[in-house]
Amino acid sequence: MSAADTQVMEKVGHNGAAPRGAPEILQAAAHCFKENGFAATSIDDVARALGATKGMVYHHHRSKTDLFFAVYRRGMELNTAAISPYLGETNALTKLTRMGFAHAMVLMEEQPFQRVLAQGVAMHQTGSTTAAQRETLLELIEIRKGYERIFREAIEAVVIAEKLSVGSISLATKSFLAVLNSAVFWYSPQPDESGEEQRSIATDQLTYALRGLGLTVSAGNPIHKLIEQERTS
Amino acid sequence: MSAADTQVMEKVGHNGAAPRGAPEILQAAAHCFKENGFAATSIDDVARALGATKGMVYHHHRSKTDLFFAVYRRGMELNTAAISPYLGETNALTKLTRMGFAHAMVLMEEQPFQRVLAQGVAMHQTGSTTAAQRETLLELIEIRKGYERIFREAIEAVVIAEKLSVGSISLATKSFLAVLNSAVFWYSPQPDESGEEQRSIATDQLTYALRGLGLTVSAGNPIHKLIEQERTS
DNA sequence: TTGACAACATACCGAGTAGTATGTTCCCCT
DNA sequence: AGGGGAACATACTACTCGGTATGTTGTCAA
Repeated sequence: MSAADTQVMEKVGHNGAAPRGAPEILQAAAHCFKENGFAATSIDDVARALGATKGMVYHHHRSKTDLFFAVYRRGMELNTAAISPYLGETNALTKLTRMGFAHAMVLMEEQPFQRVLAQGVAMHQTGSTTAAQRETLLELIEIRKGYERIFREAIEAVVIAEKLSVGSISLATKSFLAVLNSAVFWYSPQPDESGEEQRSIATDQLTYALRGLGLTVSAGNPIHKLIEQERTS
Repeated sequence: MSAADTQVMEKVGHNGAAPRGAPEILQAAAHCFKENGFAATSIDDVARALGATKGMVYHHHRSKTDLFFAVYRRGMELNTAAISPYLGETNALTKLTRMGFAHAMVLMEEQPFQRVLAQGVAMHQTGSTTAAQRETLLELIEIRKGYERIFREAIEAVVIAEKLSVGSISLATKSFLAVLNSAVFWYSPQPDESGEEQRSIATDQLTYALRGLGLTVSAGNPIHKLIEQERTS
């Protein structure tokens, strides 16, 4: 089971020192998967990126597929952690705005992991070898669906509160996330930037996504103020 | 060169009969690439899908990468052909609406090819082996950029005509297309549908995308009428 | 009729790679 | 103090797959 993998990773050795390497593996793997994709990435590639060997990787992960799943899971954890501070927000519009901005930001900050997430959904539509892996993959897809559901409910709350008319909430949610996610495919982090560029992109995308729902965002608007508030955090 | 490939494909044999197989290869290849991705697809897979052998595929395409490029090129041709009837439209809003709808429709109708296009842009961000192939890939990316530019200019015209205020035209274009393209990742054609479902999805997405630009789409609206006109084509 | 060539099929090679089996080292626990 | 296991490294195997070299067949042009 993949849950066992996580436990192995988090367990500590006989000494008090953490088994250095396990989290780094996910980082390196995410980087390699992002660069060349799952199929074109060899375990040796990942090991080389770590300055280690193949044995080390297989000591922590049963198979290449399991390693990929671990990276996927970590990516979802990053996303969930990013939006979790705003789940308790009572105002529907504020909640969706905060969540959307946080999502857009983590997308640009953790690009390798986000690319793996994209590959994961693509992998879901095909066949992933063994039955046990297929089961794990389904579990991961469920996590993703749960994440999307959070947005779906936040959007639904806004639709009700603001009396908007969108054809289908489900389709609107997909479009909403599609706008925010689109940066994965073209954004490359600029080394000299201190996050301003990212916040600028995130707010622009968020404006588009909120307008898509039928909201009016104009200068001085309450929504506009909300967004501007995020830009200068 | 890949241009040579196309010529080979279009040339006719000594007999008058067309060299049956060449267009089918692209269809089969697109299907395989969609199912398992570029790296995980073997030439034998493509050949098997055709009921042919590896030699047949290599008779028409120099390498696996060239085959992929040919599929990519065909996909772009399909997209370009889909929107070309509306390029002469004088009304900016009508033009963008028609183009967007046509794009959303061809996306669902030719899903395998569209998936290949998505993989192509991903491949662009990594390394594609040889220098000659890299050159071809750049050419294909240029074609894609040209396609995006058509939308960019159409959107810009609407922004001017309707006096909209979007932060960046370029970013707005990316968001606009992201909404329409998103169906590639989750839409699966229903066998019993006669296109109604697709038109419904396309119009919903188009509504979202147009609203994202700041346009107002409400019942009885001129824009709403335009969109409804497409739904019942 | 006979080369010649297109349009394939068949057989084969070599490189790369997932996974395994087996060391080796170091630290903890008893 | 010594057994045992965690945390790796090394060596090896079995197999896939891109690409090529070569065979086979049908058709057209002269």
